[in-house]
Amino acid sequence: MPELPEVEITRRQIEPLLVGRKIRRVETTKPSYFFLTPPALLAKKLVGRRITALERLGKYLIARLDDGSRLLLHLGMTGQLFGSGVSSVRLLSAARRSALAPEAQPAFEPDLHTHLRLYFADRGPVVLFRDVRKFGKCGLLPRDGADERLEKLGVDALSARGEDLFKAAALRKIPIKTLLLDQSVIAGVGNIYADEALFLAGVLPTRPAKRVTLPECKAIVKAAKRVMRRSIATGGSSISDYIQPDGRDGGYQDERRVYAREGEPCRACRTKIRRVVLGGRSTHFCPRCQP
DNA sequence: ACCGCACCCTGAGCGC
DNA sequence: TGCGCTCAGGGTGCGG
Repeated sequence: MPELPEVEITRRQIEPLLVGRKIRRVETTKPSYFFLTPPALLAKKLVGRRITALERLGKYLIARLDDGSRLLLHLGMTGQLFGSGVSSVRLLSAARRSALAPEAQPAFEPDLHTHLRLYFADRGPVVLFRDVRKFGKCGLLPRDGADERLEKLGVDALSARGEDLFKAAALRKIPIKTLLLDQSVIAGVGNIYADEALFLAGVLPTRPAKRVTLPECKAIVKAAKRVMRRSIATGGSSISDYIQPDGRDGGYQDERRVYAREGEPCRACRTKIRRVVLGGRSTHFCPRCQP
């Protein structure tokens, strides 16, 4: 679910709930493919540590700990990171939602999808990491330990240049959209913002990467930064699961130009938006604005 | 090296 | 009501 804008908003809002605080207790669900570090070991290593910083690299969050180790977090498709006490219907199953009185806003109670709970020495707000599909990741990187996931990330999308994309595009016949999703080229771009950026740049997503010119690559990267900055400003895209850590919905879903708008009129020319599948991902474009 | 595809997992929404 | 199917903001690992 979350792409760079959603992860950056999460970073900004969770930072004050983490940085400077000392972990008193850790609760997890049972071992699963969500945990890069076995949860019992993770809990043992985290207790007593103080968090000194929260950084973002592409779609990864990295919490620095006072012993030099780092807690690596990835939200995957359905990950939600928030403080205790928030309430949102997006934290409830459809069954629980419909059973609820329209006005009711009960505070979230940790459920079977809440894989990580951090309790702090100051007895203040608890930090919760919930992830229904478990495509998210949670693991501890030892002090001085490199991580190949982070090592192979390309330049962060917010500081990327057109040349970065153009260089990677050389000799590649994959669709430009697929290349945009490659985190080892530009980190942070996901399915929504790739489609939105290509629309704004006027480039057809199916075009073979090697046939995209440098000026077009510059336009694509510029457009990607523009939609992402705008998304951050509006709180991100709340389409199915994403909420801001404070429980509020984002607002960027209302500004989408092509993503998940198949059959609806293009906001620029009224042509019907089309959908194709590229690299196994839904891809949306306007056949007239993106020739 | 590159490319396409299956797979990891759970739930919502649809047609019948 | 219920079943079976498709789809979903991501990433990895496998064959050809």
